[in-house]
Amino acid sequence: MTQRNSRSTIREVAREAGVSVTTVSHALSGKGIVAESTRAKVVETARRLRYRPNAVASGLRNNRLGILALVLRPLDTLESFLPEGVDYFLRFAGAASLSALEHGYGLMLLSDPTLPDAPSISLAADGFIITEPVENDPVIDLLQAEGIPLLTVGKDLGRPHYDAWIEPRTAKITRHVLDHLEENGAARVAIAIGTDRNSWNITTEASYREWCSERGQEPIVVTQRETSGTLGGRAIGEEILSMTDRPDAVYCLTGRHAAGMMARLGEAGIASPADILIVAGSDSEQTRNSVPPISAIDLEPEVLARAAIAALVEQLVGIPNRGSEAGTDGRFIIRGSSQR
Amino acid sequence: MTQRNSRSTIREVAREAGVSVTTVSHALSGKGIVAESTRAKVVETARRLRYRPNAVASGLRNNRLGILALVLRPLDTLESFLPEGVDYFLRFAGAASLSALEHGYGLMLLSDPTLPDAPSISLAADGFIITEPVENDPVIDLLQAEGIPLLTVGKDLGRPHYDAWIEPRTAKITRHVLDHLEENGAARVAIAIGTDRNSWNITTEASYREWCSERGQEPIVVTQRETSGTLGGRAIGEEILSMTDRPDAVYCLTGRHAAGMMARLGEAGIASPADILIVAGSDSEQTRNSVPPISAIDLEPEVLARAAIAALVEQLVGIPNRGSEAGTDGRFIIRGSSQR
DNA sequence: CTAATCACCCAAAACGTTTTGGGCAAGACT
DNA sequence: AGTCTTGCCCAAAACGTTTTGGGTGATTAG
Repeated sequence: MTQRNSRSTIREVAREAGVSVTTVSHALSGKGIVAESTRAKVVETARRLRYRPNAVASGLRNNRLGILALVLRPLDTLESFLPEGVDYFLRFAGAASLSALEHGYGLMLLSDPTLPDAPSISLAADGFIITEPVENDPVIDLLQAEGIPLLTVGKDLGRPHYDAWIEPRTAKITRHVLDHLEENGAARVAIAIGTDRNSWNITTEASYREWCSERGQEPIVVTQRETSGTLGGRAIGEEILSMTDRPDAVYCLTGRHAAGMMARLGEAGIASPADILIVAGSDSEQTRNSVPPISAIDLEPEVLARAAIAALVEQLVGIPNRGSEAGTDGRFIIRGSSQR
Repeated sequence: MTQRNSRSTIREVAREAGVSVTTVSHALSGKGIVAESTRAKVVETARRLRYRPNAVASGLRNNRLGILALVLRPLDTLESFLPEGVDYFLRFAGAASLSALEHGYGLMLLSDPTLPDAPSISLAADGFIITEPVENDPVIDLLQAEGIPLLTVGKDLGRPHYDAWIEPRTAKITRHVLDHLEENGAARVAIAIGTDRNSWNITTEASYREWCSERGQEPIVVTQRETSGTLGGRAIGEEILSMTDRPDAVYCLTGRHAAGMMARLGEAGIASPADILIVAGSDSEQTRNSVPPISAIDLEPEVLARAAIAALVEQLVGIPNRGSEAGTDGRFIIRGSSQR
């Protein structure tokens, strides 16, 4: 057994400094009233003994461990952290970690804590970030039942009155993309969205329909499971090929779908950008590597992650969150697939 | 203040079931001897009260929190989790998280815990994974002083007798690459390595020199800071251009360097693969996206991460680690830059 | 001169577990 | 008959903090 030798305790510091543990605690935390001379003495002996308060003990006492948890919901439906096509989430996780550290918290990556074999430490986190919850997400039910603060990235549409969320300005982004396609000569714009009932899919569709009705265009909506990857993208291409009145532009939410679709259409002689304009709703390796490279929205997960952590930390110190759209409209990266 | 209402405690379960807390503890953990009838009764009331043991309290008592920490050392020298060029680390982190969860642990991403403002929770982890430690890494000193188990990915070369490490078969990989270059017609092979004194750089250089001496080739070693990115790669190109007896192949450890170098050489009229063969030691977006795409080693961080977590968990249950090369030789992805 | 305030300090309780060191019957051996 | 196991159970201690609720003695106010 690895012996964890001799981490010194507050009691030892107290004995060594000739004061009570109360005084040590006060001296180090700056809470009670303690004479400057004794405070100095305590600080000095603490330093000498290399004393560091035991975070678990103080966590137990304070009911505050100093850990935030991050649950990337869409990954719970994938079979694993795929190396490709998930760079959005990995960037999010990295940025969230750093941001948490800056706020004095550690960040724990978790998968679905409702699973029976979830480590019991899961529920010991001080607060949770849940990205892209599904509608009426059971993870949220669990956390609420346990009284654990949480913040979602992307609204849970089944909880219209729940206010602890943050999300990009999806409606604005959608219009931005659609306008761009129109400006580049598109007359019939279709969208391809995922099947998860999350805010991104649903808000995008709603904005799209609104945009269409303003122009009297008949909406064309194709859906495809987000997990289906480039193969699913090919299926979207298939569906578009079969349409009698084919669209001349597609806004495809996931990058892998966009790449697969473009490949399939290309095989059928429909080239981009000549015959069809394509924009992807999230940037990924596939959109960057396609020929031509596919225009995409970089959702700037770093910005979202920082905002999410900041909001959660605020909630933890007692400032209630009010649902808000984070300071990102995405960065629209215009590449070859949508310009002519 | 968010009120964390009414998580039920073991005491409540005991009262409700009409037994002592000892018995509840034993019944649920399966440790002591308890009559089957009372065990059933306890389990039932625990379920009814939705009792979940408080991980912090049991962590305090057991000196085992159920959290592992991951410190990606090379990122501590970067300014932040860069979105590009660090996909190796992000893949590592993702795979490590999942692997930890499978072993019943949470995984915390940390940066350098020796920093004065590191959250105190940092040292509460049950064990640490340190990737690519620098020589005589102070993080290792700290963890050893605190008696916290750790495992490094890549040896700390300043600690030749320290056995808790794991790493890919760098020597074998190096020879594999060099042989490949030779087979494709290279007569003078150079290497470009980073300046960090970590196992990857140093072992690669040693293997390279050995390989050279076997052939009587004079070694050509260019060094460049890892953090310098594609710009540093251009500097490598510059250096190669200035050589009187120019190499006709370069094995460049980092992907960004390789891409920058190829770009610079191309500008000077030295094309790959016609005039110079190039292989990168780690695959990244830049190697995949260059024209021509650059051959690279995929170090399979997922494999390494799983092995690292497994070894650390073994250490935690008392099986000492013996330094070992993990089951990966890397996956050599041969692209256009190294074939003719 | 007494009472009240103040600055400083501390013992003990509490956080929710796990483990130690028994106690008490009932049955099994001398 | 008494003594030993054995099966089952429990009270209390312990993990290392923070906070509560005083307790001093010295200074100030009445």
